Amino acid sequence: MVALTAPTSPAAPEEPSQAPTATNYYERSLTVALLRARESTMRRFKKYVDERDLSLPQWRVLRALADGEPLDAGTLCERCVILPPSLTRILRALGERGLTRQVECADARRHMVTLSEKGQTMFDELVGASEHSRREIYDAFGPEKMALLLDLLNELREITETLPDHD
Amino acid sequence: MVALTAPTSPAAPEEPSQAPTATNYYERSLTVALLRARESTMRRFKKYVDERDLSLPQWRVLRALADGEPLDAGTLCERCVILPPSLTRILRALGERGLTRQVECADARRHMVTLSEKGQTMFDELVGASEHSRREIYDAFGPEKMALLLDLLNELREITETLPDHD
DNA sequence: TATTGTTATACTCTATAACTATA
DNA sequence: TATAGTTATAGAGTATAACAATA
Repeated sequence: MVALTAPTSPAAPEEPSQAPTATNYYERSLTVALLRARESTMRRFKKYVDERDLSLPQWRVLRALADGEPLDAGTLCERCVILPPSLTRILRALGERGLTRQVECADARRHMVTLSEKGQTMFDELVGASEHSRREIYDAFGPEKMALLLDLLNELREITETLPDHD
Repeated sequence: MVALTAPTSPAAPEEPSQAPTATNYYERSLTVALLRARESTMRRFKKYVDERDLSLPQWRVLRALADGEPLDAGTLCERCVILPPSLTRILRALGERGLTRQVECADARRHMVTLSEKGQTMFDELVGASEHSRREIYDAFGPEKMALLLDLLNELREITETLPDHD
């Protein structure tokens, strides 16, 4: 995390505006800003997930599968930011609840899963139940800014993933 | 998390562009985008924290204190997105390592802490060591976009925090 | 032999409630 | 009586390594 702000020494001249001062240095940390923005928005949705006895990682898995096509464990790990051992447990729990079901795959090593009808229903219900909260944030922040923010976030991720591996 | 995309039904007409399709729906979830952007950037910094045997929450605490002024536990909890019981453990661990020290406070209930000289040194060293990685992301993404993203993230958080409490 | 997941294990954080000390 | 933290405790995720099955 962390060092995504200017160094402690005065900001280099070519780094425009927003130069951190003693009192807002912390606010200019990218990873902290990402964490706090996520916390403040997610807090308003967590109750809908809690009501259905889902953990947030479990919900991300349902959400990723709700796009339609079956996915394998590796893809789910990457998209949902979940480590393989955690995903194994999560897929077992979701499967036992009948929310997901396994799909055969030509490559028998792959664990392919898809949403069951029950899982799709739970997904739709949760999205519907939380729509008011989503809308509230969306309207307060502004649709254009929201679209811009999403684009910037996805672009940042894509760019960062293509950078050469850390030493 | 979660429902920060359009509902499953077709996007309302007043929600411009970026309407989620079957294949990118997941990508348009704000909380997921925040998580993934954080993961991809933090991954490049985690080694610097690991090398110093700090957890990410511990590092956030040092970072928050590096702004200079002593902070109480409640403020640290909020700024670092850490629950009180976790912070208690973290402050104990940092204190035992001599990275932070307690500061007296008029209100004896408050647990006020500040960075020790050793803590400040570790902070400076970590920021210096990771500067190359920070710069790499900063340059690849672009200084203007980075500043814009930070502003949007902080604004989103502030707006969300001022919304009426969830039902 | 390389790849995909699972199992094992230790540690940390999350989350809630109950408790202590101070105001 | 309200507030600020700590302690207690259960549960889930993080992370690494070792293992199994398949390609």
